Amino acid sequence: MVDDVQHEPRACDAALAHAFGFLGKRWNGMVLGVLSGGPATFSELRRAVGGISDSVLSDRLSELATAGLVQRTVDEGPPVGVTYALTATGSSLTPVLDQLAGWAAQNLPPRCPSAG
Amino acid sequence: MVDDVQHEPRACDAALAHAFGFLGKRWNGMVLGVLSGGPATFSELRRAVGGISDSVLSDRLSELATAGLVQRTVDEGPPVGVTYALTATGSSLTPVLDQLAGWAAQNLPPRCPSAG
DNA sequence: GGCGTCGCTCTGTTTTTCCTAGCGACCTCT
DNA sequence: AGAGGTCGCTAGGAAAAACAGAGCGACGCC
Repeated sequence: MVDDVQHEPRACDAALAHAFGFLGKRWNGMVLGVLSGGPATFSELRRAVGGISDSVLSDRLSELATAGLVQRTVDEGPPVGVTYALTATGSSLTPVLDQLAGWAAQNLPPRCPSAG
Repeated sequence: MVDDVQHEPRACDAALAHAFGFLGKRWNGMVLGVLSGGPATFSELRRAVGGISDSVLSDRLSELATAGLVQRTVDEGPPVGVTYALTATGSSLTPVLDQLAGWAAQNLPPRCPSAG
């Protein structure tokens, strides 16, 4: 029974599957990446990710908020505003995202690596 | 130019964006995760990721192969077969995926963390 | 011969993502 | 004040992606 570990033909990590439950959606990874650089407003987010539409960003933000990764805060200053920021859970994803960015930087270089 | 770094309001890492170019697609992350555990055939992959359909898996595999992350090998033994495996580039993503799985395991456990 | 598997493609339907336009409230410029 | 811009967000319909399911040619099993 010691080699019981080999019975499974091959199974996908449930955790990984769970993670890609939202990372597998078109923009989620990117908004988390932007947010990992600090809190941002709706429009800042929109510009930062570039190419996302209002409706989709709104959806993703709600989703991420529901998942407990980002927190929506209403700033009641004179000019009312809304700020999105990572929660503790979301922040703990930052290093992973960072590592992923590093990997992409040196392994998917079909794009000019020195251009700006 | 030293403080030029602050001019950008907030921009998404190009590398991160590039990475999510395919990680942001529904199953890509998962098939890479399975493949990171070793080579697999079409049907093994299908079972491992669970829930994906043939057509989509076929698409993703082609995509990943084109991106240079996985390699398709035709085994010309008596029973012809096709095997998919990670390339060097794909393998280098494994630790990231691993870390992501670890993060998911302890941060998105709305699911029983000690059940099996 | 009948049946199942393998890798993969094709058709038609559902889900996701996208574009465009609009809302109320605020700010700025004139 | 008036005109016009930004802010956060929603609504409606179109395009694209993902889906289920059947099918193909070649193979092995009994």
